[in-house]
Amino acid sequence: MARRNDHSREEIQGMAIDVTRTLISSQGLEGVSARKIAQQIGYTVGTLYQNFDNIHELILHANAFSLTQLLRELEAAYRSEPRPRERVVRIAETYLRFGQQHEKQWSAIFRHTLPRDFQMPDWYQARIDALFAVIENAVRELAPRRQKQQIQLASRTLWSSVHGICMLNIGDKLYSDQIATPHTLLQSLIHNYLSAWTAEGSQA
Amino acid sequence: MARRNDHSREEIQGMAIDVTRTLISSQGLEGVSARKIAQQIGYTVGTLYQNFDNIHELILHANAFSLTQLLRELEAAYRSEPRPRERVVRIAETYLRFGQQHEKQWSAIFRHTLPRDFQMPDWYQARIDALFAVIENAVRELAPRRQKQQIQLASRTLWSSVHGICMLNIGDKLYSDQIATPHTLLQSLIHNYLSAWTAEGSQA
DNA sequence: CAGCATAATTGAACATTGTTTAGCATTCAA
DNA sequence: TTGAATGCTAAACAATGTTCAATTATGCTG
Repeated sequence: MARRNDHSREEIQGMAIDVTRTLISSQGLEGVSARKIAQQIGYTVGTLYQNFDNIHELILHANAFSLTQLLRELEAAYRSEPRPRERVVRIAETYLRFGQQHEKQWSAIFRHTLPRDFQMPDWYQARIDALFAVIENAVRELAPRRQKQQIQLASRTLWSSVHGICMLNIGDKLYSDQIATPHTLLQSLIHNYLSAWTAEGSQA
Repeated sequence: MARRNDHSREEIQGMAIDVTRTLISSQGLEGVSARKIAQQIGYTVGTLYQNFDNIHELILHANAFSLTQLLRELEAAYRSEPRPRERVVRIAETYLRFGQQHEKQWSAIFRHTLPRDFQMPDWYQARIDALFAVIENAVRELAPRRQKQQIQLASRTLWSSVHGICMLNIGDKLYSDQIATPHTLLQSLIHNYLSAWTAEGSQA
């Protein structure tokens, strides 16, 4: 029963990526396996390996999908709030919520590591850059007169920090008490950081 | 050649953990395998599995070693600087440097996930709590009159953020340009966050 | 329409993972 | 010396990623 031609190459690839996504969101990264994917799309591993070089490529595509999803939500948060400062807060909150709601997918993005020889494709790096750009825009409109470098610095500092809060929140319960919720940390971070940053900018 | 009795139970365990550590620091988490460890300590997998329930336990011990190492460096940084504010900076810089110098070991700590049934041992959680305590002490002496809750909040916010900077720096090169080094991000974070935080504390 | 080339698909194979366990070998106690 | 307890090995099992010769369906060509 070879050459069934039920599906085009693109269709098979799409189906495989879809299955990979649901595997990740239900069982996490460890739940992904070539045979499971193949079986679920109704083909064999051999066929899978004619559409993808290796399993990392498959995971990369699934993660890219999550990144796009995240990007859309961040952009929606951006548009929904005109006031510059609240905007930054909204974006950060959206980032945190995304991590909580799509825990498995989110941590798959950051826990998956490519083999040494395998280098990150451009289209994947582009997704990440797009995420950075949203924060950078929001920060820029918070202090339009500042230099590019300063805005880059502030936005990356902020995003790394928000990311860290999200990271330590998820998975391991580093915060055993109810006092310091990740949301409280977020507010503390943004309030304090931006207070000082904007104040210092109005002087110089 | 059974019952060689060349080594005690404890000795075998120690040797196995040592080998696991060097495997992690040379090839990363993926380089760890039961057979490799067994071979390097001169025993068989069977013996290994009589000393450890599973490979996760072995990795956990190796990671605990790294955490202890990190804790020692953070405490040394704490002691080396009497001025409260500079102290926090030193500790953060030490954390960042540790991540850079022991990249594989550092990311092994945060990339390793336990199976669902397996729960984190107390002695491991204790290591993590000890790390938190160092930062919390440093922050407390920065504003001794503040309430416990506020100090907890600030220290955890700070540490999560420092962790995030360290995280995004390592592994993936999210910062393609030379403008924003992780060290610059660190300084920006701490300077701005603590400026606002201490100012707000002196009023209330 | 027949036959051939091409492409798609399978299924088995290989090496390597974690983990278990029957059985052998050695030590210790009685 | 004999029996029991312990240390250890080697082989086995299932599941992983990956490859590839063989098979089979398709589409083109004469």
